[in-house]
Amino acid sequence: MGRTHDHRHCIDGALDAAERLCSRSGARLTPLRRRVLELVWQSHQPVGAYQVLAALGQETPGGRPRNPAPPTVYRALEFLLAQGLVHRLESRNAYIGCPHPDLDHAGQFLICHECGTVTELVDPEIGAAVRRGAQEAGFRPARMTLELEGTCRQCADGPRA
Amino acid sequence: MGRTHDHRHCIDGALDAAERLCSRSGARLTPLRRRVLELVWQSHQPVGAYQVLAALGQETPGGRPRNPAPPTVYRALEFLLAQGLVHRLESRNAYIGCPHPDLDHAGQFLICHECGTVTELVDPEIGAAVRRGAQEAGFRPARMTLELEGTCRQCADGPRA
DNA sequence: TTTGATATGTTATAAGATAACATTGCGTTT
DNA sequence: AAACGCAATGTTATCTTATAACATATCAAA
Repeated sequence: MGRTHDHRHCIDGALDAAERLCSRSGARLTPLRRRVLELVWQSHQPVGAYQVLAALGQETPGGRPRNPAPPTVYRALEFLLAQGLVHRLESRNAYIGCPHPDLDHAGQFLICHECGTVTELVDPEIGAAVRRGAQEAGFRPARMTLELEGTCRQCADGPRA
Repeated sequence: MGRTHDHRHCIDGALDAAERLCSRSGARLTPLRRRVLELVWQSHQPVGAYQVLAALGQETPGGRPRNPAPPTVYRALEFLLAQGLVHRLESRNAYIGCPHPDLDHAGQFLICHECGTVTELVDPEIGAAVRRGAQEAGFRPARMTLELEGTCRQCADGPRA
């Protein structure tokens, strides 16, 4: 994202929001789940499940080494998805933190193929246009996946800086 | 799709269109590629690469059994994707025939979670709304993935008939 | 402090996809 | 016809992504 950007803010904000949301809803944001969320938030690039797995594998919480297997990560991600704290990018088989987990979620994603950064769009008009188009076809949508691949503003402006 | 629907028409039409398109463009629609296209068109449900693989594995063209490995299928699908003859459904890791390979392609898909049928939408207004939304974010889209999961008209109307 | 539910650990395997190299088939050049 | 070049397909191995099935641990409530 912007070249001056304290990413720690993003992470902390996301973790705080998650704590609030979960304590409100009664969902259990366990240390593992919280840690997975934090790992997903390490950047604004999407993160694969096995990347999270590898990162967890490096850690020794409370002294003892962790030795997680895939289901550990997938279950945590599943929980985070269910809470709306992360999204899954279908075109990448990867996950990304949701910057506004409180809002109603219909994921619209801008994926830059230069820098890999993913921005989440919340554009009601897109949602409206899609619903209208679906309705004309007699279709009742329940879930929407919109992923645009292209060039983000930074990469279009400052070439490679 | 509709309860009276001669699917052979769909298949034949798709194969004819493919022949025309390829002979016009010089692309080589080989027997294998043509057969894979035909297999993808067996239904209006999306088909996985390994389903195609298994179907090919049943066959004995010219007497000799075929014994295809995954790359055989993936390469054929890659070719068909490049020609715009099939689309890939990212949310399903599956493939579906394109009903209008001549038109410009921005895939918009309606996936029914009752019957599994996929309908391709070509709604310019959705495209326009998406482009406008992206542009407002300073994003220059190159490829769009739009997949809606929900209930199709048939499943909403005639329950399960 | 037993119980029941939820979370995590563990083992194994399924499902989807690609890398790298070998072979074949076919039209062109010599 | 022999040699060449190229595109397509075959073949082997491996990689990535994801889940099933069952064991153990943790925690909160009764």
